[in-house]
Amino acid sequence: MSTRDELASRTRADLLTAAKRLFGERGYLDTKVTDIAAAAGRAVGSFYSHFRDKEQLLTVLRGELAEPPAPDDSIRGHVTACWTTLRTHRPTAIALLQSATAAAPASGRLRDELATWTAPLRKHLEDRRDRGEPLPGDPELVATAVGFMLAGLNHTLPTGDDRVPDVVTNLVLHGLTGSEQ
Amino acid sequence: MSTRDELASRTRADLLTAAKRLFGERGYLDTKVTDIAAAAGRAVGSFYSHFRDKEQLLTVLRGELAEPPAPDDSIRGHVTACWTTLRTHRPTAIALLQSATAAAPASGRLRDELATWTAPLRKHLEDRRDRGEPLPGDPELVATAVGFMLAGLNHTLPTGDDRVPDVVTNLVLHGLTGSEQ
DNA sequence: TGTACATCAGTGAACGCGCGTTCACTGATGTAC
DNA sequence: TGTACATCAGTGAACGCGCGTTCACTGATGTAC
Repeated sequence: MSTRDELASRTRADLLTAAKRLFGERGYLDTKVTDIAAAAGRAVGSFYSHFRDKEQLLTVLRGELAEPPAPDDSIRGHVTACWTTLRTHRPTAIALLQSATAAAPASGRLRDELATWTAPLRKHLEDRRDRGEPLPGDPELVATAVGFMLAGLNHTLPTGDDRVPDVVTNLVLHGLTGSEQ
Repeated sequence: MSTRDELASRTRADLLTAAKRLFGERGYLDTKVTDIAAAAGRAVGSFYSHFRDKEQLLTVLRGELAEPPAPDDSIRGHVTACWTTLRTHRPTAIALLQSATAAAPASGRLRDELATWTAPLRKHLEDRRDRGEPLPGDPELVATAVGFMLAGLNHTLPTGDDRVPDVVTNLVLHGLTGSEQ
């Protein structure tokens, strides 16, 4: 790669890194394009030669979300995988949640975002249903509900607090009244 | 009440009604003060003689949230009560969720908002814990998780879809693998 | 290798739009006498 | 009851700020010969 290309991709990377840091600190909606450029130590113009706007940058970040690392095909596995993804990319996940939540309810953006994140769990639940095992309700609805728990807690809990996967898994596996494993 | 006072409180009520309609349609963040005044058929100035700004209007709306109507003290009761409140005041609940989600993660606003909504459930869970009954985790964490499910689904699902309380209650009571009642 | 020109990443002042907020004004309602 | 003045809800043009976006410019890197 030429020096010039290196410079460009370095700038791009710096902008993405700065954006993530700010999204994690102040949130997506309160972070201005100006802030991102400044935090990356670049001029505003630079931002626009790499991204169309803040929204497109977010799209790029979404693309960085690692596919859940093929867990064992169990509820605990899917919940943990989803949670790990959210935690690993916390700023991005927060930004996506904020952006989708801010959208008009009827637009379906929030629903779609959550459906994407919980797709593997939904498939797993569909399999269970197809095998005739009991479920509390429609797989998509249940998967989305679990997604909201995870996404909300990811936003709410500071990094370092990692009771979540167990709590959510136990809740989801056995309910409030069941055993704790 | 004098004619003048009637006029004022009529205007105030119209502004609140218009705000709720718009919050439900476009969401809180995309609704401008100008839009609210226009939708209520008033001039912008009118808005400011009744509310300090959009945020304070939201505070007023929060005050309108009926206290959950003293359900029977069971998990199903608390979940249903919370869901009913969210559904009855859907635009307000959506606005509060959007506003709190948009805040900086470290500010704790989202955590606090959800904690408020699920306070009765949390207390119920604490009682259970104190009686030595098994719980999947810390009552506050569990209550908040359930709150995220309800608040998220309230945003996502159009009015009229009311599978939620049963699905969530079954999920919460018996887990994914439990009976469906 | 050297020179002259082309390309292109990056710069940041400047522009313009959207929107929040103000405030001088209007006219209807309230009050004093 | 009538008149003269005070009060106050409502109005909307106007102001100003914040921010997104542009674009003429710089200087370093790439390329042609």
